Amino acid sequence: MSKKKTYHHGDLKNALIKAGVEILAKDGVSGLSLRKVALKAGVSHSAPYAHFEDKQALIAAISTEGFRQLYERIDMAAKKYKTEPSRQLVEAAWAYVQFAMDDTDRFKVMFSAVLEKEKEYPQFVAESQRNFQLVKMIVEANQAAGVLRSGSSDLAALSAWGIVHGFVMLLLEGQIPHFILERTNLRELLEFQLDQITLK
Amino acid sequence: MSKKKTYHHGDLKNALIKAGVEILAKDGVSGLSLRKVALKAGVSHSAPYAHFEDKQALIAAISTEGFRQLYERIDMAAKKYKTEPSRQLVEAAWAYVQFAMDDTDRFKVMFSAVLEKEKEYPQFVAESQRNFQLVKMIVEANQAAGVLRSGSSDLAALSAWGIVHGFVMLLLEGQIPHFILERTNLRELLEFQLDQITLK
DNA sequence: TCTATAATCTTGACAGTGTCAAGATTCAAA
DNA sequence: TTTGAATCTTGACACTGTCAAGATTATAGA
Repeated sequence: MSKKKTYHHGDLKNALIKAGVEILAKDGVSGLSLRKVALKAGVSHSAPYAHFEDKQALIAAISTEGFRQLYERIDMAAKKYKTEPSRQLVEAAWAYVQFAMDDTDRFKVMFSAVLEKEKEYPQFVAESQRNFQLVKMIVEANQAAGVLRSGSSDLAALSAWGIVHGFVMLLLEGQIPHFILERTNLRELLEFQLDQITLK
Repeated sequence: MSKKKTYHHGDLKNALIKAGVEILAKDGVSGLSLRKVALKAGVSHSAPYAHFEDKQALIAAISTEGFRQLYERIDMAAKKYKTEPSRQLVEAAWAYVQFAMDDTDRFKVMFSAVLEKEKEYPQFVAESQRNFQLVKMIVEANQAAGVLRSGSSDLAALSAWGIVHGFVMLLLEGQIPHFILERTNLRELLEFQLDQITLK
């Protein structure tokens, strides 16, 4: 891990992604600039263009990395409770919520901005599909256990993801009425959400 | 409606909001600049500062106006089907989806960016609370009709909003797998989502 | 009506931004 | 060892949000 000051950085691409993640956490979405990222990586302001076509491409890479970590978190929770589908569902969702709370700005970036150019970033698409597959597996286990309604697991997975994602989004954007948050803690709120789609 | 070219604009504040909405629709979120808005309103680049503290304040105003229109749309649908709670729920949700599809960028702005400074824009808060109350009323009608689970209507309203909002967000961000979209149309997808929380 | 104060708008400037072109430096293959 | 490709720097450009100073107009008090 010795950083010699050579002309060629050696692993600039990853260093830029890492610097971007850090700046995102410290200065938020609006504070994320290519120049700051370059500076933090110890490189001149237009060095990033050797590795990323434009700012969007860097953001896509940061998002892709975010999906990779999100997958890890959900997968860990899912594996821990793989013998109890119902609990598994709640814990996986809870991992999702916690990821969003821990890394709010990155979470926001992952679900915004890039989007329409989606197709231009195949890695991003692949990684988010991988997440969907994971959700689908958890949902299928719950369908088999009679916890969730049977039927198309694709659509059921979409529902489950949607209800959790919607909850998180409203939470992050401050759209959940304050009196609700004061009265009920997050974990309970999440469980209440999931109860709505759960066959008791 | 005759626009004399006086030094004082007369109604610049509203003109700026309107120009902002138009630019948002044409150039997207990243194309929305204060200077472009000012130019479109036929005024110098720093005239907006007489009416808005900064860019965030303009965005807050645009969002507030957006919530006002969203309310109108949902309310119209709700009134039309007020004798059939179940149908009312679907149509209100459908109005929500359509608003997001018709005015994607504004919808995104409404649910992003501003947020943490929420408290600094009381009109914005008031308008979004008004929307929540509307959702709550619809949900209560559905609870009374046995369409939705009984229990805290606040939390039930949050669930309903969350599931629809999550669906829309995933849709807008291109996070819904393509094969699903190709196979099932939007209206059906939405109804499937709502079926998940509906007592058949 | 006249006047002073406030509101509104313009002009000019500043630092920061994304991006590109030209050139310097280094790596890697022939 | 040479040469072309990859990487990085330097310098420039137009555009951005924001502020300060001044011009213009509205408004309220005498």
